Amino acid sequence: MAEDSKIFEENKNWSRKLEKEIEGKVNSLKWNFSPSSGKNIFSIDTPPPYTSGRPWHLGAAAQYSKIDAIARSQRMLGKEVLFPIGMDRNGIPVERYAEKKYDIRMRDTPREKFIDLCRESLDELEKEMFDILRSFAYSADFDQVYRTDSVEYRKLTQSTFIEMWKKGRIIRGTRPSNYCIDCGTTIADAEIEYKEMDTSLVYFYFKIKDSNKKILVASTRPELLGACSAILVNPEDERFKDFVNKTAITPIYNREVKIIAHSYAKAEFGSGAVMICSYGDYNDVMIIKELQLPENIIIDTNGRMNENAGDKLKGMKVKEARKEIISMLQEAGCVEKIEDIQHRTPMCERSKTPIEIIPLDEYYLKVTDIKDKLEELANELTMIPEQHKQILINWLKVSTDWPISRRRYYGTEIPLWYCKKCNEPYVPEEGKYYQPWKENPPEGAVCSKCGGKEFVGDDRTFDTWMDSSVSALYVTKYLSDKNFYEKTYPLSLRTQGIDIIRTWLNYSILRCYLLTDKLPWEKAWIDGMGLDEHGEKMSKSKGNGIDPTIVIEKYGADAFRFWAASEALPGSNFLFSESRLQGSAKFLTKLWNVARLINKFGNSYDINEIQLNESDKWIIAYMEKLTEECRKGYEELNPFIPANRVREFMWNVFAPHYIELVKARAYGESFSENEKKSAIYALNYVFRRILLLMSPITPFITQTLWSTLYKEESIHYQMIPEAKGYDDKLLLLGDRIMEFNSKVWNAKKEQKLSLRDAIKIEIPRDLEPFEKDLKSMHNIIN
RNA sequence: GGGCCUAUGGUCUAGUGGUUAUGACGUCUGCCUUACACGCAGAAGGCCGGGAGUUCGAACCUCCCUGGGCCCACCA
Repeated sequence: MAEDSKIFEENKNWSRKLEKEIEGKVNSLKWNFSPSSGKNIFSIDTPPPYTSGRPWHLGAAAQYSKIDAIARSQRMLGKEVLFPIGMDRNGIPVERYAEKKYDIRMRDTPREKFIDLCRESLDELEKEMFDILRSFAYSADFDQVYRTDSVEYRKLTQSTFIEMWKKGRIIRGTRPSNYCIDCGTTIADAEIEYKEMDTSLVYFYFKIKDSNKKILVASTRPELLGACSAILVNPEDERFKDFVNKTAITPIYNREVKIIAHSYAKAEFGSGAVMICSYGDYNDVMIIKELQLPENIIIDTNGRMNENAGDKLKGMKVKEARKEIISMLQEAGCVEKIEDIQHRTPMCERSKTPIEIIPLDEYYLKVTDIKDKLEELANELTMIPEQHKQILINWLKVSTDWPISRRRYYGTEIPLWYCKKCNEPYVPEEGKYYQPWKENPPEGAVCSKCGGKEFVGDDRTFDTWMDSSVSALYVTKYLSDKNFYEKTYPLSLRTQGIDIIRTWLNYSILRCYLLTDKLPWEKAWIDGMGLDEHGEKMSKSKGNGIDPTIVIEKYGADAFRFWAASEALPGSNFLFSESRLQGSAKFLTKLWNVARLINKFGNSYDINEIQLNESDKWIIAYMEKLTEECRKGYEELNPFIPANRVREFMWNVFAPHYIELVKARAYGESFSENEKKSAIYALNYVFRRILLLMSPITPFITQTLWSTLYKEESIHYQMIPEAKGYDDKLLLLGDRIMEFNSKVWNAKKEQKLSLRDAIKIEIPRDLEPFEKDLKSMHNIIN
């Protein structure tokens, strides 16, 4: 024992230093999945981290550490666990990252070259990501990392797209999109920033048809007058009561538009009447859709007015056109006044120019016709916690067809070509990875419509969620291994954050259902968000993100993992607090020191040779109860329960009451050999169990203690035993012991005695079986 | 503006329709008691956001209000 115990002599505290010593061992354990092991399969669809963010913030690392605790605990409950790790590497964020890093612009860079630079960036970022994951012993199968930009993965994305194309689920449509004129592309909502801009609010009159009345409208976008399709007034607004359902005549263009009562128009703003144009903003989009108003597009993708704007404005840029139409309106005598106002304008985050909402020809995945079915599926899915299901249900109610094409470079290519003669799309067969922007269609391709043999490739990519939404199919080998797929799909569990319910969860259900006719998983475990110490979401723009590597280096990975598990129930948001993390580190040191004590006594006793003492029976019964509770927590995918139960037991029962009660006996002072052995047996019985219960949450310290104290193979290959039956009466007696202890401590305090001083105090009759231990613990002399 | 969630001692958190509401951190007091001062023991501190209701009884169920968080939409 002496040699192994050196670590205990040299270290009074658990620390990151000790974790580093065991890191190699902990991370070298293999977690390969074997579908034919005969055990029940527990398969997890984990989020492939997005590789562009730096640093990966603490909230995300905390979430992954909880997911890891779930995977580890399922193994220790006897399951064959599929716990894959992937990297999400497609899409706009990495393109941006590369642009910034190499000071280039995507569209000014040859596509091949740009793709190479993106891939280079990704490889670096990915390495950092793996390092972080390994630093807290994430136990996925790192021998089989998947990447969403690999040929294999993109093949799956494309094949499943083609499958859906053949099923008629892909539609082509021209719908309003965010369009940055400067960048020449559609951009995502997330890429828009709002900025207060000085602008003019122009008040001008429309004539009412067949009347000499006029209606006053206020607009910041008068250049869109030619695209005006209605005027809205609030139904409660007395000023306009008589105008509702009348027809107005647009100045300049002399077109007829209806005046409609609609709550969107606010009486307080401007003149109280608003003109709806295609498209000034997304309200216009909504209103035009809702009221089924005609669409009249007057701005082209170069940011110039087109022929629909009239001869005078045609060819002008938006700003010039605005100036021009104002003077035209003034000449026509329609302008009442012009106010200078501040206006929040949607701008392209990158070019800092206003975006326009322009209908573009894009592909959509049709969902609107199966919304009822999706809602049904959502209701069938078990969500943990159940309350978060509402977010998905609510979203399903308002969601529309999913636009899936992007005018970008670094993504999975849309596998389509178009006939040069008639523009008919040509769809290749599934099962290969296609790059239409640089490849010809497969040999022998013929246009199904006109028989043409020359094609031009689609140069767009997919929305990156098209890739990640089939992760459940990729990890179960949907295309590549039928046997494996049938054993593992649907998966047992999806784990993810609450922030991507509308995207990843929603799109995954949609895609997998359309392809397999089933929900991809039995359960979805939805975690809350990591917030900063003030309860605000961590984000780059706020600058309040915390780097997990710094925290882990300072306090240790186990302290971090224990903090994450014990801080909040899964599903709740959790606030980062350094002092609470310190509390977790202290707890690990407590565990460490209990081990140091137990180590002094050795442990090689056979239960069959020992007559157990009453105190020892009590703590073992307590341990069985705790095991039962913790197992239940793990079965419910809730590491919060074991983390907190074990901590409470350790710190409030085991260390202060039980250990103090039996310490002298374990040292063997004035006790029989059997009494001594009984104490040592129970101390080890309980401590081993504690280590097992803790090991999914704190893999480092438990591994170190397990190998130092018990010299057995890795704790991470052990099972958590089922709880044995226990006697409730014994537990009640245990509570009486703890009450009595406090009573004695209080008495000593009142009498200004030190804790080891002798005291005269009566031991309650029901505690007679424990009398000898109690006397030695408190130095009671009667 | 719309939706969802949430509200428990200074801070953060657990909790069940029913006797003195859980734990952690912090605070105060006393202790280096053969594992731990990152410790031990003791103590203070909460009308469980406000109001109404259901009930024999509510922190726990219902409604309203208020505060907070998140998502969506953002002012023609």
